[in-house]
Amino acid sequence: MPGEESGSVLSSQSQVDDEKVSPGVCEDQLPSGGRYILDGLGSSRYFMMGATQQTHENPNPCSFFPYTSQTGSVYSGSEGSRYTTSLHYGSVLPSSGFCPSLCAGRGEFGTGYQFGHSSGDAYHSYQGSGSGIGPVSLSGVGLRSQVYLCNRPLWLKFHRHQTEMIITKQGRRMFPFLSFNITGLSLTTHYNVFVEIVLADPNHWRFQGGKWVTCGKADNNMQGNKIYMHPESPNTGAHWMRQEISFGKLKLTNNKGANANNSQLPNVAMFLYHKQMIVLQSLHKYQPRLHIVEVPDDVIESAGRESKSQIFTFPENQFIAVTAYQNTDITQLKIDHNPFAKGFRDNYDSMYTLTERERLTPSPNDPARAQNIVPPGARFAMQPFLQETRTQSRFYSSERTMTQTNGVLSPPVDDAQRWLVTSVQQTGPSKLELAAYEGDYSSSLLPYSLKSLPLQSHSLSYYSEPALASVTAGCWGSRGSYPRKMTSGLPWSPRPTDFGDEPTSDKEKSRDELTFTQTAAWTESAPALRALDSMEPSIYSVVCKRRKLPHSEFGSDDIKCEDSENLNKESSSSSRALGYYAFYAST
DNA sequence: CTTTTCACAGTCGCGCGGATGGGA
DNA sequence: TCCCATCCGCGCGACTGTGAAAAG
Repeated sequence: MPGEESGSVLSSQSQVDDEKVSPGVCEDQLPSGGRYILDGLGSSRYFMMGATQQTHENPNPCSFFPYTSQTGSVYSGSEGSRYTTSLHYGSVLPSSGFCPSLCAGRGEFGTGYQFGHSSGDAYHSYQGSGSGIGPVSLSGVGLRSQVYLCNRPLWLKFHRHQTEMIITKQGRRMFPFLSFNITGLSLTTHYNVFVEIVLADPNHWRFQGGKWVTCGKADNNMQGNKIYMHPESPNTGAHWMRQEISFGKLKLTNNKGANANNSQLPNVAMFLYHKQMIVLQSLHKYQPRLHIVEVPDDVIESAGRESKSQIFTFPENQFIAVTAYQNTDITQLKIDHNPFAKGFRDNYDSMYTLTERERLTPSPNDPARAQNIVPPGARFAMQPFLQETRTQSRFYSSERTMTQTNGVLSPPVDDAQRWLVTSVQQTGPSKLELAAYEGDYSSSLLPYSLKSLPLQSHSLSYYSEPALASVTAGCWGSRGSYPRKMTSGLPWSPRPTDFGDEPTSDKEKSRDELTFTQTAAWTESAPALRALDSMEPSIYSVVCKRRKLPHSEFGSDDIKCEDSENLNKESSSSSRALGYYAFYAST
């Protein structure tokens, strides 16, 4: 894969780091050889990370808690014994509504938790994540709480190049943002859901020679808020499970005084403050974690009782905080996928001037037209360049065809894809060994099943473009970040699986196609369909990304240009997003 | 030299107000 | 004629990455 090659240097570095820092999968659950195994991205990635069933009663929570520093970094010690813990199932969070100690920062926060895998080496920290299948009793026997990272494929795209997140004084939103689906909660029990961002490793990082390298020790004395409470907290389990939970408005800042005013507020009010920002430090690697904390209905009665809490960690959510992007690959990914950066996308319309007739005919789903997008001997004399970049395509496979794009516009395909899902148990390591880096996108490699879900029609208005609709589904999800235009809930009842011609069974599919397919898991079908119908000609057009470079240098590597194939690949994939899929644990 | 800050241009969604059309 | 609902256009604010300047 060109993309893989282009990112190999960085990836290998990242791989090493991740191996050292944030192993995400139990070693005995995945075979060696899988590139991402060391990257902490094993097959468990579609899952909540490691639900342990332990429910330690901890007389001295602090003794369990690996965060001994005031800063509450995730890594715990000199031996690198553990960094992030995949899932920490605890039951010792003081229960009086939302734990007030949270307001005091991570150090105190942590005291309320215990970690199921607090002992052992770093890999054990993630052991629980390996299966991710184990039922977790959150508020009662038999309940299974599971968390799915909705936009995981997009996260993986960034993770491949080492995700960077801009931090600014006024606060910058994350992109991709965190978006989860939760299942297995008690319908009537109230929960607080919040995200905490903790140091992922004890290093200070710098971008040198085109890759991220460690550079001294992290400053773990950083003060500031590390928690973002979901604005809808607290709420019932039914509410949280109704649809995806997005943290699109979560902002990152390097301004330590960003929440100074908030600190004057009562604790609970502070966490409900919708403009809360998380204070991070530039050039440090962080790991977001999702917390689900049960809120007793009767605070007074339960004052002496313990709250139940869970922490979910997805290694692919790791990122390095920066004040300016270092890796141009990351920049390009952000531009490609973040709708707010649309202005930086150079598409066909801006690159070339087409006559109206050229623009309007043939129709967007006409293959002939699509083939005309990049005329031979393209203007700008870019043909050689296009060819070159096609082979170098970092993000997309070059194998996709226009017919796919067209095909998916046809209703029968839509219907078929709407029910994409397979329920294939992992048969053995050999299959995994065959899986390349993203091969585990294939559901056939997952130890759990995929099931379709009823279509959702809540807004994804930021993604009118079908490609974006697919790629970023879940990014600008329905909840939190942008107003929901549909209030009806998402029934989580599983639907019968009817598997059509699905990509998971097509070994010829590129990994990115699979990526998109998986992205589709949380895509809203209706908007995507509409978008396809009203697809602008430009969506089929060449996308050339110029990078700080005079025209005289056209053709150099400084210009990243992706042809219509790639773009339509996205469109095609987006069409696959017409289905609304869910992953669920096989039991 | 590296990192951070800031102004900038571009895109988008939202909200407001005016225009329009239908019904009482 | 009046009232109400809907549609449309415009302005504003939020948000983005860029690139130069400032800071360390």
